[in-house]
Amino acid sequence: MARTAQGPNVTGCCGAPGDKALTVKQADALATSFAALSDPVRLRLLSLIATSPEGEVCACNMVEPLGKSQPTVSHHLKVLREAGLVTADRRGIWMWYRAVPERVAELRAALG
Amino acid sequence: MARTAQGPNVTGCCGAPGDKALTVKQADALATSFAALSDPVRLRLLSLIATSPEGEVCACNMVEPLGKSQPTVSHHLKVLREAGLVTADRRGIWMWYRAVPERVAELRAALG
DNA sequence: GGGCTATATTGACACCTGTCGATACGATAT
DNA sequence: ATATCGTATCGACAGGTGTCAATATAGCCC
Repeated sequence: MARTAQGPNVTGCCGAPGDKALTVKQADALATSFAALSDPVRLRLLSLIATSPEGEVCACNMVEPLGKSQPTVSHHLKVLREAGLVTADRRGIWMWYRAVPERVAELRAALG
Repeated sequence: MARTAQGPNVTGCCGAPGDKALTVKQADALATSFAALSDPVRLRLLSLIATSPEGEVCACNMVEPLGKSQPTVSHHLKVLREAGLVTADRRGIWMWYRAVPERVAELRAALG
């Protein structure tokens, strides 16, 4: 609209955006992924898992260091799972969580 | 708690998290930054600006391609500004926005 | 089976967030 | 000064989100 000449002041504004920008679909998907990283508890959970020596952490070992209730931690782990950032598998009574580096790499790539 | 022997089943859970995880402060700061990227409108704004041929885009050229009202776009641009992801400078009547690649690189580094 | 433990789900609440219309602010031009 | 245009702020509303206590589910052991 401001790109075509109309009205008296055609003097200034013209910096047209390129056409390489994200599509609505791409933006929606990316936003959902970044939303999973937009909470400090989830970031600490993910870093706890990703930096663990064994590469996996039992859920029972994440409640106490986070200082949040068990339902809250479970909720955040579910969000991370649904975002594809971690995977979980049951082993007996316990749930073991692993990071998914490829998924993290995707988000990193979106920023580069 | 589950790491020390107590009760009958000491068989299993022991995957202790390492100590390299994010601190609460680091997680808070990162979460705020990622929150700025957790909205599709903001992602499209940022990509619109970052991929623009001139490296800057006038605010008046961002309202229409986003399909949102002018106050809404202004609000999102403010969030991006406060997150340090874009800078704005007035030039006459118009506001020109530029991306801040260093800030984006910081977030990318946090994922790597 | 019954009891126990770890995890997930539910329900409820306060708080935050995206959106828009209306309005105020800033700058230019007449 | 006044009109006009671009942008920012305000007020209000709907919907989303983090949190916890209570409860349910799933798996082990006796």
